[in-house]
Amino acid sequence: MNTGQIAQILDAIALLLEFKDENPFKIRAYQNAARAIESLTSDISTLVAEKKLSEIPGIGKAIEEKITQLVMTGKLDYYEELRKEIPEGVVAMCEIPSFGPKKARLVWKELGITTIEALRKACLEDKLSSLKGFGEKTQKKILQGIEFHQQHAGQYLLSDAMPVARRLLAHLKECGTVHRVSIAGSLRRWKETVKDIDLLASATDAAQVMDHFVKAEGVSEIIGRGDTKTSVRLASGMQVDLRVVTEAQFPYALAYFTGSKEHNVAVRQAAQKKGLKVNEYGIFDGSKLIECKDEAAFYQALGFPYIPPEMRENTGELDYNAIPQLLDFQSLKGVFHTHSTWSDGTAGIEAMAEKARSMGLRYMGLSDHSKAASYANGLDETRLTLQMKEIDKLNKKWKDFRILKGLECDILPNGDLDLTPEILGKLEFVIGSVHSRFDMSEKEMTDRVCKAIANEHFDILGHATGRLLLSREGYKLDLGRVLETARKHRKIVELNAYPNRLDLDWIHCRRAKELGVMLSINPDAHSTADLENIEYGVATARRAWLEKKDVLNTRDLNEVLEILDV
DNA sequence: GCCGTTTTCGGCCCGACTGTTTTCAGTCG
Repeated sequence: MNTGQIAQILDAIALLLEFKDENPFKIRAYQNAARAIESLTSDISTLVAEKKLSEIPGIGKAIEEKITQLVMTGKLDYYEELRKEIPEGVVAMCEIPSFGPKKARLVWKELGITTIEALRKACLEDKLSSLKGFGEKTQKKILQGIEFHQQHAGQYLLSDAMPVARRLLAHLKECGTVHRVSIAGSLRRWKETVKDIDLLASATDAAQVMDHFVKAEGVSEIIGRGDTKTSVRLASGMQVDLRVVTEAQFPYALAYFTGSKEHNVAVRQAAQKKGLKVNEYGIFDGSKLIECKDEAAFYQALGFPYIPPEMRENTGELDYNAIPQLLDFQSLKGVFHTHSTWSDGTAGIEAMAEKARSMGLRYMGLSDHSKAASYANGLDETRLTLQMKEIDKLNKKWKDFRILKGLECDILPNGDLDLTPEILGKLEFVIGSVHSRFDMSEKEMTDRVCKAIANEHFDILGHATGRLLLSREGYKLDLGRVLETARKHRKIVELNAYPNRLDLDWIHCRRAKELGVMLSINPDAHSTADLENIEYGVATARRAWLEKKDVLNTRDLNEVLEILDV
């Protein structure tokens, strides 16, 4: 059992305790413990063996015992007992936005509703209005929430699927008869959410590979098994499809199964014009196979340069004469948008900086929350001044690395920035973000954001739309006007790389590039591990066809300071 | 349930917002 799974169970316990109307601080203790486990860097089984868990802040004797049982046996009696008390479907109702455990318990106890579908029916039949605290608007909101939930059911975040896929890939490589293996499908294109994992392997003995595959850790059910394809479901509910082809077929199959469907259709049409036929088994001139040893040869045979998987969405990649030189992970020289324990981060400034430095980065822009974000322990002018002093002290430590002084400053509902111009003027950069009043009309919200962008102390627009993938729509915003305003004032827009944000999305990042608006790939890191989120930001940037020149933090420190007008 | 101690209990972040009801409960960040 890994730290992520343990954290998930601790969070699940917290939710179940909410159903039971437990002491809110006890609930928070479990949530805090989950966060503490999540951001662990040392090995959990070692900590358990050495009985050192309770030395971690947020974990005491009781939770230490529970984690120990989980690590030793893979099970937790306390959790199993709690789960028996509340039907699974009632717990699942909490996935509906604005519908929490209190409401779920009420409809269960009073109306006997135990599934989301039954809840939907009850709303349509106006059965909830009899309950205390439920009115017409609530029912309407629940229906909207259910619709949103169903649209996204069965989808997973890129960041949840990618580590699983990589683990399965490593497992497949251990099989002796496998030649080549690859992730395929939307996951290989780094789409922000995926509905399953597609894997492709080449081997002489397909049956042997599939036998090996279904024995992988986490496989809970074999959904289907044929000569070339096996589908399994993992304990997490995620579906994984493995296709096995011959070594000679691999390049064609990889192109075919990577998609997108639209890209494939366009490729086949282009081939047809050249008198060629393309399918997952080859490129054919009449009945003659055109041999390709890899995907680069595949595209070359059709008269195209190699097209990176992230670009294969049929948005012009086949018309492009010169495919852009996409940036990659190594292109980044530094990062902006990081948090520390000064606000709601889990690591100190120095630990964050050391981690960034160990990743080969040369600078890190620290930007804790401002005071309006009180829930996140945001900084006021006094604490920010103290923080700047600490940064000055820390910066003496390195010759090859620098922490930049910044702030993730709330954009207040009237478009003003949260702290005084005097203090903002002392910073090296300011990220402006919306964290409140998401319900404004599109015009109001756009006015608010554009006013902030025009502020002389404003540098970077943080998570422009506020969307949370699979859980919340962004607020209403005229992105066209926002990007135009950013262009006019020569301000930067963030590509927030936090995996449930990826905001701006790739489509609007590409639009920003076309408008000449510079982007910055920011991890929005609340822990040292979060710094690695830039991988997802880089992938999204590649989907948006971004090149090094389009991105602020591909530049050396000197150039960055010049752009930021420091 | 954790933590610190004025150490075996009491405090732990709390304001904004919504939809309800007319003073509050639930949800969210």
